[in-house]
Amino acid sequence: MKTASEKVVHRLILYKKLLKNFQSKSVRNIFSHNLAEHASLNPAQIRRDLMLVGYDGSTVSGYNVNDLLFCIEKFLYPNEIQNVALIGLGNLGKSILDYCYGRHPIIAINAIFEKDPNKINRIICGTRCYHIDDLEIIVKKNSIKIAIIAISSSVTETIAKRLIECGVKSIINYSNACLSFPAEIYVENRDMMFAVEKAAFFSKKEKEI
Amino acid sequence: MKTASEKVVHRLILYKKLLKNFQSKSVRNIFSHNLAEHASLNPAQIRRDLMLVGYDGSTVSGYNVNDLLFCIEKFLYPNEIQNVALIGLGNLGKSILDYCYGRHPIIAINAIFEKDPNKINRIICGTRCYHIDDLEIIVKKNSIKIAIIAISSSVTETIAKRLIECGVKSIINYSNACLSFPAEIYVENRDMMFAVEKAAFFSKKEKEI
DNA sequence: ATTTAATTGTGAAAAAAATAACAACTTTAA
DNA sequence: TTAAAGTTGTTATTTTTTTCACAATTAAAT
Ligand SMILES: NC(=O)c1ccc[n+]([C@@H]2O[C@H](COP(=O)([O-])OP(=O)(O)OC[C@H]3O[C@@H](n4cnc5c(N)ncnc54)[C@H](O)[C@@H]3O)[C@@H](O)[C@H]2O)c1
Ligand SMILES: NC(=O)c1ccc[n+]([C@@H]2O[C@H](COP(=O)([O-])OP(=O)(O)OC[C@H]3O[C@@H](n4cnc5c(N)ncnc54)[C@H](O)[C@@H]3O)[C@@H](O)[C@H]2O)c1
Repeated sequence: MKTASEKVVHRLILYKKLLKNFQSKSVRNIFSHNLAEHASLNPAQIRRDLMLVGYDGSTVSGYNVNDLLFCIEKFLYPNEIQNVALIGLGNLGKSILDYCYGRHPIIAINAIFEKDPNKINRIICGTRCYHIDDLEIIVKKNSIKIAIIAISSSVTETIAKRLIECGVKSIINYSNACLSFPAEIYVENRDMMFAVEKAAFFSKKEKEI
Repeated sequence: MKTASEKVVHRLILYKKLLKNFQSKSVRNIFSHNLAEHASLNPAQIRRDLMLVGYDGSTVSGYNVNDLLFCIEKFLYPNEIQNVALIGLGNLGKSILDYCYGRHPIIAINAIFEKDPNKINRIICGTRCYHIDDLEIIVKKNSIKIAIIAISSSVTETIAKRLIECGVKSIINYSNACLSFPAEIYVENRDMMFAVEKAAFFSKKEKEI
């Protein structure tokens, strides 16, 4: 399996999403410049990225949407089902759960952890809510390697360490805490203020004349 | 004003956040390698980034936390208050509103737009909820340049176009739609499935021996 | 006084990412 | 037949980003 940078993986996921859209519109074939337009990218970049996934287009009809999708998915997806843990079922946790539900064929939230007794043992979006004390047991039992953190920042680091301790390899952190772990752990801190501040910075850009 | 890439701006925002943490712990001075450790970055990268903001550290005591913060903020922040529009006050919209409330000295959500009559004219987190039909009027009146979209994907593109039409320069899109606009518009598509899929891809990485 | 130790700012080098360029290919048109 | 048009895969080039490396600086230790 060839390796790929985070940027390339991000774009492949984007191509997959765009291709699914085309597929649902019954588009059969597509050229790199079509994808490029929708992705705001250079066509050469797309062709280069697609070299990784081992599917050859035709110089006449470009890429077959179904076949290309299949190859991208084969490249991206793990072999087995990927279980994901969600920590915290507040407002944000609920909308994450809701959003993820049924969106992916093999990656799915499979366990929720809470400290609020009112939420524990309930089943939401087909997913059981466990007590946070049972974290280690459930994570190990389900071979969970991915966790989404949506609890208050004060407890985030402690929980993150516990997660990694019991085998989690990737963390998506929505709290205000800045998580930082050795490189073999994949961490994405998704503090939305970063997006807002970047948006503010780049909205200052005056149109060049 | 020197220009900066999105990556550099992202890191500067991160430094700012880390410095605020240090400040709140009454740390007076800090070295590039301290920041580097917390940011999981190379110290040279940090020093290079800081060249942009025009603050010189001392070879003995490193950077004065307060002074450096001041310079980063001066570099990042616009001169005037930045008003932000939030489109959609569902589950996600509410948690975004809640999260952003009071978090930034000069960037703040200032108008909410909805189509649900039950929500219109209510005031949440100090912010008025308007009817989506009033979008153009309110956005222009408040010189809103930044919008956060948290409505269903089917209407996202239409609303995004309306926003840009009335002067919005940056859009943060949480819906499933993939927005794509000319380069002078800053767009961040924050589909969380990208994060989950990336997390899944990189959690496969076996520890190298 | 001198040396040692530690850090900064920055030019130079290296690495990574994006883009350009083009041979090879296939179809259609002339 | 041959030429033209349009695309791909991939190499080469350019651009951007990151890292290295070191003179300059300062304070403390000797
Ligand atoms: N990045 C973003 O875009 C964004 C947006 C909104 C909120 N947030 C952050 O996400 C987090 C959750 O936000 P929210 O609006 O859902 O808050 P919330 O208060 O509605 O929900 C937090 C939930 O976490 C649970 N919890 C708290 N401590 C726990 C623990 N130790 N173990 C297990 N469960 C625990 C609580 O019982 C509660 O249900 C907060 O840190 C918030 O600041 C981030
Ligand atoms: N990126 C993410 O991480 C993430 C997470 C959760 C949800 N989402 C997406 O964000 C969007 C909102 O999610 P939610 O859970 O808040 O959904 P929701 O149904 O709770 O809220 C949607 C809100 O938008 C309003 N709305 C709908 N059409 C509108 C229009 N034309 N003008 C103004 N308001 C309108 C509705 O009245 C409702 O209040 C959805 O597209 C969802 O898929 C994204």
